[in-house]
Amino acid sequence: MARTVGSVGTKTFDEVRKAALYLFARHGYASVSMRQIAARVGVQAGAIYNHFPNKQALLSDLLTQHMRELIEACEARPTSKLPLNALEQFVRFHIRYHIDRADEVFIAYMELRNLEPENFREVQVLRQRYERVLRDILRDGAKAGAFEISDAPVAGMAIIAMLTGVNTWFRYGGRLSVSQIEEIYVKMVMQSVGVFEPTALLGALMEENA
Amino acid sequence: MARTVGSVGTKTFDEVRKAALYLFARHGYASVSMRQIAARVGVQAGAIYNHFPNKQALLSDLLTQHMRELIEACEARPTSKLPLNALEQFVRFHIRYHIDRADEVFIAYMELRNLEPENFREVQVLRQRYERVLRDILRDGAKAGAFEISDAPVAGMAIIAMLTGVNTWFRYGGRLSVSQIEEIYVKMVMQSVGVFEPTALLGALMEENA
DNA sequence: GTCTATAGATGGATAGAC
DNA sequence: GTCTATCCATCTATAGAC
Repeated sequence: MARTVGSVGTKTFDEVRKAALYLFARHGYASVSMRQIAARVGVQAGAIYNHFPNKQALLSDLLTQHMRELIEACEARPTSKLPLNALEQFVRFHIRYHIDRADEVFIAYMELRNLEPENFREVQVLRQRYERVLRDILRDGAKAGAFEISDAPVAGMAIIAMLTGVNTWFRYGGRLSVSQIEEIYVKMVMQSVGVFEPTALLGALMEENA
Repeated sequence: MARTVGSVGTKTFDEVRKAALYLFARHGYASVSMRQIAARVGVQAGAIYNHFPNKQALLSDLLTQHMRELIEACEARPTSKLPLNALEQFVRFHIRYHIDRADEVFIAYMELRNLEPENFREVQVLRQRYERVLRDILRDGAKAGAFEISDAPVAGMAIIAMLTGVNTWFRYGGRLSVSQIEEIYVKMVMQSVGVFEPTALLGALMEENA
């Protein structure tokens, strides 16, 4: 879908993608002009049309490519057969990836509205494929009695939203390192599905009897 | 800030807000023209300028007004002194409110980028005031030993993100009622901070010893 | 307070030279 | 493959009649 004309692996092609990613993430697709993107690359606006047929195709390429890479990386993550460990591995992967690819993740959520129907559907299919990975872990874990959850689909959406939220507040150089943040989220997610360390028990029981 | 000219409580003023809210939520601020808003109200574009000085003021009014009403409603919610109950009450309030005001919530997150610096700051201050309510509940609860959390600020952001996420997938007429969804989120949030029902314990211990 | 009409700017996209 | 030049649509915002 991406390389439309005779431009395969051109330097400009990649630079246009990168500039568009940067600008879309900061100002939004609709607020960014082709001239701005071109200026950031150092070419004239007309030159972009040698690599993308129009602005919409540029956005669509960014989003579908992002989803494909996310799924590919997800499938390459370490996985355990034990639901408890599989969930922890998923959480670590998701947090890391969503911190590493902040701009891609951001526009993949914010710019869905600006995709034309066909492009929208393509991204949605990929997104659902990704979300299904977590839902299956939850379903299998619940069936095996490893998790205490009321509803696997909702739990999946809730966990994804919780984790992806890191994208909105995390900045490098803040109070916490990426590793620390990862640990905090792992613990919260595990607890949210009913997996906890013994120490957690005491406080709750004390509260219960207060 | 809102009523700029001599228009206090005009019918058109409210209808313009309503139309803009609807259109911004569906297509995005930058993609919606003053003409479209006017057409939805049934007036000409120029008429909008009798109520708002420009498009930016219209967006800003929608977002700050939403944040003010959110905070007002939040302060009017039932509250317990017991951290465990206070958290549950906050969760119920947040879920209900974010389902009831789906469009307002949506643009309050999506259109922040399109606010000019001063308007952006105003909304951010209000948002932080709201988020602080949850953070204080978590901090107090952790201090009292009611919650098992590693970091109150991150836990707060994680919970807010988890709950607000309902906005992206919930549709009336779906598989679950609002009440059912509320219960699922209450349970997940309580568990995420280490508060759980006894039954949850067994599964985890079994998994631990598997 | 709303209308019509329009100024003035900027947008996406194309044509044709090099 | 990039440039310059430009078409044409559309946008925000204003002016002045009613």
